[in-house]
Amino acid sequence: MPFPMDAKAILKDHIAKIVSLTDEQFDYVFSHFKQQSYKKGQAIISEGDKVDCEYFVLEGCLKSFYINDEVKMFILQFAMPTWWASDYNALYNGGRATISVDCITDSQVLCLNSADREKLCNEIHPVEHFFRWRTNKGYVAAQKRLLSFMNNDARHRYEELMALYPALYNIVPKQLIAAYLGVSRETLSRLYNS
Amino acid sequence: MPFPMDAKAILKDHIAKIVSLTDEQFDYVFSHFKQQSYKKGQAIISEGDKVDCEYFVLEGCLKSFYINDEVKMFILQFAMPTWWASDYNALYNGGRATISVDCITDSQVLCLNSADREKLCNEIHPVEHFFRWRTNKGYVAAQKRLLSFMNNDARHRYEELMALYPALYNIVPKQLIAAYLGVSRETLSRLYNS
DNA sequence: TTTCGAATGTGATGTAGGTCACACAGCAAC
DNA sequence: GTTGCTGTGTGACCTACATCACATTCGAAA
Repeated sequence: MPFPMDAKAILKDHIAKIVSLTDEQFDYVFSHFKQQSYKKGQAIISEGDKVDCEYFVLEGCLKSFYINDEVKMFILQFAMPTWWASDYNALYNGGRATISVDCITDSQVLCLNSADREKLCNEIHPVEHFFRWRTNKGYVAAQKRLLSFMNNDARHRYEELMALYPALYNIVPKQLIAAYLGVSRETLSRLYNS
Repeated sequence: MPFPMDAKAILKDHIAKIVSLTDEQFDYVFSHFKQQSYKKGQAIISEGDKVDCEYFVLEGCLKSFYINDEVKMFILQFAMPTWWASDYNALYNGGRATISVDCITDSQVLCLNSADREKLCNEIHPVEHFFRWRTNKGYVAAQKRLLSFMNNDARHRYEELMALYPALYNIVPKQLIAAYLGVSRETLSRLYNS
């Protein structure tokens, strides 16, 4: 399958869960997205890049991550189909990327330019509503994860993650799961062998 | 000073930094806010409450926090003037509060009902834009804090916090700063005595 | 002024998880 | 096949921080 069944239908479905657009409106919105394929391991946003798009995942799996001075990686998010990813700080504040995004598996995405997003939000009120909803969801999720970090130990966070996204276990190397949980791969390995 | 100089002017200013509203529009928006005073230590949202408002701080300082089974407190946010606070998860998903909000000092706030917020967002496009912007800012901040948790030790996070909000040091008991940093009060105490 | 409670400091000790080291997979390219 | 590279397990340590216990300071109430 060279392409996901139907990029347009997937996005339409996703948006329709939150707001109602007429077919004309949606066609117009969709015309601003650009479909792209990436190979496993390929970078979408690298540290230092100018960031001007956000990415809607159609197929595959992305990660957004930060690498510190000791070259240690921390994963902010795994992005599965119908999730969005970007360096939102750079995207909104116009700076260079500090967060990188790349492909864990071969992936299909739709890119939306930031200027276009703002234009669409401006022109079509429900689109702005959609993006407010989406960002709000991200915000609540980030707060939850923050609390989990303060509250729970590594084993607890591991079990939480597996309960929430059991699919990850098979798709994602454990190294990356460790980088998401904020523990060393050694510790993670010891966690589920006991 | 029984009341902040002018609640209306403060909110107007705050919103005007992001979007332009006509005076009529703003008056209409403002008419949905309810001003309230709280005493130091007073609860605004308690665990288990039905949550239907968010709070804009005019004066004073609030905290939003979570208390776990071992009765240990974790602080999500200190809300200073012109900041917003609530249990956004409960507010948007209609559940009961798991996050509490109370007053660190005597405070003046403006309350906005969630139904009213949605109504205003619907009726006045720029208002929706404002709230998207605000939520986005919160989202980016939460992600930054997450990274800081994964990346930095307690001392680093402490210095980060003090650099960002030096005012906190004088206003807020160190216990609470510890609860924000996610360390014990003892550890925090040892941090800055060395 | 005294008294009481809350907030803070400080020592002794325990532990989760980090780091380093090395071994052993599995898979891709040749 | 063999060479590598990337992922994973496992042991021996080490360190940051938690916890418990008790001392001290400070502010508000009496």
